[in-house]
Amino acid sequence: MKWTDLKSDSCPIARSLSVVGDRWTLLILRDCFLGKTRFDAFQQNLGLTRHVLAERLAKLVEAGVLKKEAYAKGRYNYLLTEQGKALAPVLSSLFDWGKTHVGRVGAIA
Amino acid sequence: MKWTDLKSDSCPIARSLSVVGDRWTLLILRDCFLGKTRFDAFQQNLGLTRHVLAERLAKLVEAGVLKKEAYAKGRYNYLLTEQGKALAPVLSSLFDWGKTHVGRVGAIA
DNA sequence: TTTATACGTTCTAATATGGAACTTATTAGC
DNA sequence: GCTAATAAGTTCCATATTAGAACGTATAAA
Repeated sequence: MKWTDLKSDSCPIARSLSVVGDRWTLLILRDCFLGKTRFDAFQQNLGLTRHVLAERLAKLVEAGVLKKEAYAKGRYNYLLTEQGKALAPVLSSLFDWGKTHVGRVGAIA
Repeated sequence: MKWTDLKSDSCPIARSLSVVGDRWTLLILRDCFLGKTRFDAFQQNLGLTRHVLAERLAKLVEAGVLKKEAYAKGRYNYLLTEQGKALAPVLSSLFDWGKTHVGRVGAIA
């Protein structure tokens, strides 16, 4: 199987990962759940490149996980759709697992 | 933030993704939950390159998610640890979301 | 004693990501 | 109205990751 063929896989886990399995995507969605909605907010908070961020947001909108809504001319809010909100259990379980099983390595503060 | 610095992040979701957020990793773990234990079994079932598979397995063992157990000389079983088994809710929620919200695009069969 | 199986490693090519500068339009301050 | 700052990207080149295939080495099976 190729990574790009996951979307047509018979396994629902594989199909989920075809949407949210790319680098940074789940962290972008975490920020959405935390109330962030803007391009620059994601970029500054996560520190990924603008190039990659633009590609990920477009893919998430295309997949129906986020919707892109203009709040002024040329300015947009990226908002979770119902389908996006349904990802809450995924982030929640990642939160629980990380909290319990992954220690903070080499933390500065 | 750099992708490689996630492991020291204060957010448990980010730390989880530092372990399971790389391409293929969650699919390897899915196969573990389905009872697969061997290098070639993962490789043949997933179709990722042997190179990447070797790197992912080593990282998962290093992280304590899998343990590598010899069943014969030079032959190994990769088995979920307790920490690895604790990822069940993550895969379960990805399964549920994919089943409900991600249609099978361009499926052959 | 061949042949097949298992578990990688190594190599080159293709793809993805990082990092910074540049665009275009909008909004805020003076 | 003019200038600077903000917002949302795009573009370019360098670096890193992944893909694809062959090769290596040891064990197990026929």
